Formats: sequence, C-alpha cells, structure tokens
Amino acid sequence: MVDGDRSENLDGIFSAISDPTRRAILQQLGQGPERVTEIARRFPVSLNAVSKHLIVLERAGLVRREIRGRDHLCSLNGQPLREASAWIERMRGYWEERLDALERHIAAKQKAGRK
Amino acid sequence: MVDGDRSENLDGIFSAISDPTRRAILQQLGQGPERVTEIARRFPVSLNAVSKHLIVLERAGLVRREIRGRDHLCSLNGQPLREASAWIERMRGYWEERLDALERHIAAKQKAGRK
DNA sequence: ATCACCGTCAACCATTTGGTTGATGGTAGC
DNA sequence: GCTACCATCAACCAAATGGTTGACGGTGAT
Repeated sequence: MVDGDRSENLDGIFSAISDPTRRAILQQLGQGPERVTEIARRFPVSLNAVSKHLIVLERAGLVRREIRGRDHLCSLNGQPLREASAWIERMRGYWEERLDALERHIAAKQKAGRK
Repeated sequence: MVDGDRSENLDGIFSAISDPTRRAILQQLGQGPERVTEIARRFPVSLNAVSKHLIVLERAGLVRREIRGRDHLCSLNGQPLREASAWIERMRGYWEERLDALERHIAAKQKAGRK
C-alpha cells in the first residue's frame, strides 16, 4: 500500500480539525515541518498535550512524522484535506441550487416575523 | 444583526459534521426540508437521539428550523459550510505549493527505508 | 374535552476527550 | 558512562458526547 489506509476517514478528519489547538498546529505546520517541542512552545498547554494532539492529527492522516534520532519532524499531508473538501463541495453542489431560493424565503420570513 | 452571531464558528461546524449520523442527516436534508420524526425514521436510533443531533446541527448554524404547529420543519443553511470550505481551502492554499515537492520527498523516503 | 401525536427536556449511563503530572525509553553530547 | 534532552506512555481527572428511557408541554383532531 503506497498511501496507507486512506479513504472514507471523514470522521477522524473532521473531528481532528474541530479542535482549535489542532487547527492552529496545522496552520503553523503550513510554514514548514517542525519538531514536537518546537511546536509545543507556541501553545499554552503542556508538551504532552501537544504530543497527543499530534497523534490525533497523525491518525487522521493530516500529519506525517519523520523520526530523526530523538527528534520527530512533523509535516503536513494534504490528502485528507482534499477528502474533507470534496465532501463539503459535494454537499454544496447538492444544495446551492435549491438553497438560493430557500434562503431568501427564510430570511424574508425571519425579517418579517422574528422580531 | 441580519445573520445572527455567525463567523468563526469553526469548532462547532467541524465538530457537527464529524459525526456520521449528522452528515447523513445533512445529506438527506439536501433533498429538501423535512419534519423531525420523518428524518428520524431513516436512522436506527431513537427519535430523541435524532432530535439531539438536530439541535447540534442547529447550534452550528447548519440547520434552520421552522415551527409549524406541532411540526418542526428542518432545512439546510449553506453559510457554515461555506466558512468550513473557506478554512480548508485557505489551508490548502498555504501548502500545496510546498506540498508537491515535500510529498514526493517523503514518499520516496518511505519506499526506500521504511521496511 | 379528550386523546393522540410531535418534539424537547430530564436523568442516567458508558465512552471519549483534552488536560494534567510523573515515569519511561531512546538518543546526543560530554 | 553519566547526564541532559526529546517524545511517548501511563494513570488519573473533569467535562463533553452519543445513546437510552420516561415525563412533559403544545398542537391537532374528533
């Protein structure tokens, strides 16, 4: 298996990026790979907490880890985000059409009766 | 405020769509608005469970509710998905550039040394 | 007015989650 | 071979999650 156990991991992916600390880690990691301790230094929580966050991100496939001696170099993996994005866009594709009309309808109703 | 307390609700949005039942509800709801009981009939859990899921989706802004007598008509709201999509695309924008080179690098290293 | 139905609220339960501190296994540097 | 450092493991804790059953307040229909 070249790519690991990918595909239909949406639970883990969305769950992983639902945490603000984890999103911040990902954003930071977007600037380039970093060691665990170095990542942790930017957050007001313990190293252990960050380590756990990284494990979560890794299991969701969002982060890859390259062990170099005693350092763990963490880097991003774009594939899961592509999956997540694909799901959202598929959803929006289903709606959008009907949504335009519907939302105007609701908005009007809200403006009128809702206070 | 026309739109409520939106903006930077990403925690709630991603958390809401990280549950498979909730994603299924959203997909089903994409076909058009439905009553709570009607939605619940399609899932192997109790009405109460679905009711709670709908409350979660509503608080995340993904579902709107129009009360018509004793029926609650649930419909989709596209805005939060747009926010979620925007965050993901922003992230992908940051990476992508560096990711192409990086991923080939990692993949090569994995194929070579990893077992 | 009664009865049935719709959906939520309340209490409870097991599991997961995000955090802590402390111990442990590796690796690097003297 | 010590000693320092890197990161995870382990145990623990409080809070949140997803599920259940049962009770309740509204609305509709007869």
